[in-house]
Amino acid sequence: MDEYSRDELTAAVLLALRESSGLGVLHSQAMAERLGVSATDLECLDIIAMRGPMTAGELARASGLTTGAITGLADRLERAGLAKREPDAEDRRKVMLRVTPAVEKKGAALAKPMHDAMAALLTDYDDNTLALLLDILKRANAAALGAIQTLRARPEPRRRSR
Amino acid sequence: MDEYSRDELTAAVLLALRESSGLGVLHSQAMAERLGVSATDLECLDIIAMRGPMTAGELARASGLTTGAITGLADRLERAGLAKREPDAEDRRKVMLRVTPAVEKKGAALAKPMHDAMAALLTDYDDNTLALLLDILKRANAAALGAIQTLRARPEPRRRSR
DNA sequence: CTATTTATCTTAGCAACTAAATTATATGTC
DNA sequence: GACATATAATTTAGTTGCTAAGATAAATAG
Repeated sequence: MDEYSRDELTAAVLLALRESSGLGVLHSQAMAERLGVSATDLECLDIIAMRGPMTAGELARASGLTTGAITGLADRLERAGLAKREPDAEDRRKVMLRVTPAVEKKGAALAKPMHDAMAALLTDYDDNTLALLLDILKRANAAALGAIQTLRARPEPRRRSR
Repeated sequence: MDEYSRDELTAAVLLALRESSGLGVLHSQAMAERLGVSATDLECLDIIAMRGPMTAGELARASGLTTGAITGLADRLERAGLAKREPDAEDRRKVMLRVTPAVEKKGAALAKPMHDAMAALLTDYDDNTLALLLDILKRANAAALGAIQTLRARPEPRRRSR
């Protein structure tokens, strides 16, 4: 196990993290295919499921799509029986988007292979190791978010005419 | 730190892994935007960069796209100066796709914030911890791949007419 | 040489996006 | 209350990038 130098070890961890990220994408795509919606649709469905019912405009901002795109997306999710529109009692211009109970069931069933595989893997480690792993993951996620924001915000040094 | 029960700890780790996967997607999107190409284009560029020069047909199979889509994709990558087509000396029907040297530089520069953030984080842990982390990640990736294949292969119980 | 296969490109059509215009509702001001 | 402005969602027009199918060129088999 000690065949790695410190640098190699670091590089190997970084590579594994990157691979892990790619596998996450593949899993999302497979889930979406099973549900009969696009990856974008599933991403938005996930946002609604995580944050709770929200208006079309809020979902547009949260997903980075335009409100026009959300209209079509909401149509597709409704047609697939995964979400429904509800009029807002207080502001009749608004449309609340809410996931249907079916989503919880279908989603859990489809996520089961991954969930079970990971849960099985984690049983091999003791509580202290899991706590350490959780700590590292949390810090890595926070650092990743920061890096993404840096990347987005970075002003291009010299824009080459164009 | 021991505020979690075993189940809560497991659930927290699973959630952190899922979040990590989502952040990976965001990072890819931000990278693609910086490079001035779509996420799909970057994914294919990445495939070529990782596996080395390949033909359009090989890239189609590796990416899951049709050869028709690869034609347009190769046009865009060439126009962006990220890849170039080269005639194959042995089989003149083939077109080899190769990343340009510029990609290595630009890619490394754009990946720097993430790379540095992760490298900095890892300096906080000793070699044994990193080796443990690497082991867990490798096993998690293998398990994830298996779960994805299970998900894809699962025959739909009863297809509801449609 | 001719037929078949293989590799890429081209064409037509489609799905999902954006930007801008439209409709409906809410809010502020006189 | 009436009017102007702001806000929320939808509709419309146009773009992009995909697939499927067909065309073209080159390799290979008989």
